[in-house]
This record gives sequence, C-alpha cells and structure tokens, in this order.
Amino acid sequence: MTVHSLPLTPPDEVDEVLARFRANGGRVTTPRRAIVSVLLEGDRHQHLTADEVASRIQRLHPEIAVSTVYRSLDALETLGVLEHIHVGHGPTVYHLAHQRHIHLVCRGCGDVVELSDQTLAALAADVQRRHGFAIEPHHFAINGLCSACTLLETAPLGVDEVTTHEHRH
Amino acid sequence: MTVHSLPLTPPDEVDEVLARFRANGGRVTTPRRAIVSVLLEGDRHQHLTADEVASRIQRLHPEIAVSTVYRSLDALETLGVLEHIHVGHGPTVYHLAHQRHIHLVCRGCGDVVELSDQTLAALAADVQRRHGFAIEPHHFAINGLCSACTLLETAPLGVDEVTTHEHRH
DNA sequence: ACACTAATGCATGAAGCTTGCAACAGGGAT
DNA sequence: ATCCCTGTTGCAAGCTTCATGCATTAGTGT
Repeated sequence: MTVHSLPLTPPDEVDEVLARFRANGGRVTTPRRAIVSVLLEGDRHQHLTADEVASRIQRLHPEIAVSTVYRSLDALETLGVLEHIHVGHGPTVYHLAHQRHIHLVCRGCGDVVELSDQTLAALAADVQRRHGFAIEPHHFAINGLCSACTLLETAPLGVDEVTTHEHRH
Repeated sequence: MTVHSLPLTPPDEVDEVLARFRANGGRVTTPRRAIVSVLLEGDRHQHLTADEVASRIQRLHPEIAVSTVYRSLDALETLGVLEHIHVGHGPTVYHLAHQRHIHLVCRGCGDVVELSDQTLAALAADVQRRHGFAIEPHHFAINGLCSACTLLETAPLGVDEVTTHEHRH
C-alpha cells in the first residue's frame, strides 16, 4: 500500500534513508527527519543552503531552531546521509549523498549545469599519476561562464554591459 | 642598478605594477601601494586572505582600516591587478594576477599543490564542446586528498586517526 | 596650485555559522 | 511498557568575514 497522497513531504522514503543513519549510531529526531524530508522533496536534485532548509522546515515546525539545523546537517553528513558542496562566493549547499554529482556554476547568471562523473575521470587519473593527489570533484563547484554569458562578455557592443553585468563571485 | 637590499618590501616593482592600474583610471594611494607590496613579498607566490593582508599592512600603517583593504582589493581586482580564489571552507584569498595558477588543496593537511594550466586544458575543451561552458579553473581550488593523507584514510590501523585527523572543509 | 571626484577612516551592520548551557527526548536495557 | 543514560534541542549570545553610509581627505588632470 503505497500512499502517495501527501504532495510535499515524501512518505516513508525518509525512514528508509534514516534507517542506515540509526544503524550507524545516529539518533533519529524530528529535526533530522525534517531535513531528509525537504531534501527529498521535488523531482529534481535539491541543493539547499542551511538557511533554505531551515525555512522550509519551519513552515511545518516553527519551533526548530536554525542552530539545530546546522548541527543536524553536520551529524547527517558525518554518517554519510548527505554531503555539502561549495559553490564559490555563496553559502554552502547540501544534498543527499546518493544524489551526488559534479556542478558547473556560471558566474554570470548563476545557472548550474550537472556534469557526469566520467567527464572528470581523465583529469582525476592524470592528477593522481602526476601528483599523487586524489581529487574529490563533487566537493566543489567548477566556476566559469555559460555560452550565453560568454557572448555578453566577448561582445560588449551595447551601452555599458560591462558594468551592468555584475561579476559577483 | 637593481637594489635588492630591502628584505621585506619590494622596491619600485610596486610602482611598476601600479602604473598599469593608474593608466586604467585607478588612483594610486597608500593602501593600494601597501597591498601590492605585501603580495609581492617573499619568493613564493602569496595567497593571502583580506585579513592577513590587512594585518601585514597595519604593521607599517596602523591607520589603514580593514574596510579600506576590502575595497582596495576589490578595486585592484576590477582593474586586473590581482585576483581572488575560493579555497573551500576558508575565506577568500588574493594573489597578483600575473602569478595566476591552479590550486589543489588537500582537505586533510591543507597543503596546496600548484597545477599547470595545461593539465586542465583537455577538460576545459571537453566541457566547452559538450556544454558550451567556458570553465575558469583559476577561480576555485580543487579539493581532494594528497598521497600522505590518502594513506592515513585508507589504512586506519592506529588508535583513532579518523577522529584525530579532522576533516575541516 | 586648483578643483573635481574618487578614496579613506570610522562606525555600524549583515550573512553565515558556532557555542555554552539547561531542559528534553531517543532508544537500549530492564 | 518503563527507566535511565546520554545525545540532542532551543535559546541566546557571539564570532568571522565582508559590506555600507557618510563626512573628511587626498589623488590627478588641467
């Protein structure tokens, strides 16, 4: 009997994820259940900042403190339930560990492109061989310019697009 | 006549760098001269946080405010004198633009390995072709584990190296 | 040397994250 | 099902990194 009537919060998928967490010595509490719940929401992969996670949780549980969210995110990450990545100038974002992927972030428009793991395989092998360094490409976003923003930059025909197109990074 | 008697602060190399800055409309002031000076110090490439830059400047010029350092770093970067990079969990670090290189940062020991530009050339071309995305590999540090720390992680023979070898990232 | 305007110093503030502590609750043992 | 131990929470305060408003100061072309 699969109950899919709840629109926002996923059902027992949450407990499924947290079962491994408990097995590894973590306590399953309301805040931790809520965190996994919001990260499972939606069809697409979620990359949420701690603050975004807190806001969404507080729609249902206003009593849950932001500091608890930070500490719970930490606990969940330590036991492998989720991971964080750094997206450049912005705050840290979190996503479930099983939704791991590499991120390209455009410094112009902020768009995020997901990259296949094998795209970096050759680079990783090269760096490993030449430097003995095992890169962890999921842990950071690769910055750059998407095609649209590249056009804007290389062709500053208009008025003052250099100043209007702010570089916030 | 090359005067290399001054040990800490480089000589007129500072003015050389700032000449282009002035030519592009920037005003050469004491704080800006001091910033370029500390970034030119030492034999190796400098990667300093804004706070580190401020501290070193204030040894000679205690009146220079931290906010001025931030704004001056910004101004110098806008006119191409220097660049900043994100090294993961830590604060932004700055270096002179002509000392540009790619950074590998070990999440275990914090060591930084410099990488040649061509190491990423193949990846950059691949991403450009497949996604139309122009990556800017100097702008972020690539995180991972150096060979020594990889050994520590894969062989947790000792007492409690997992806990003593903190993962701060 | 002058005047125009950018840059500075100071104070204040905001975002993102951490921490101390008393009260509370999860979950293995009973 | 209940108890107890210990990890977890909520609250408040604080910390780091960086940004900003404003009156004063100081570069730079003329």
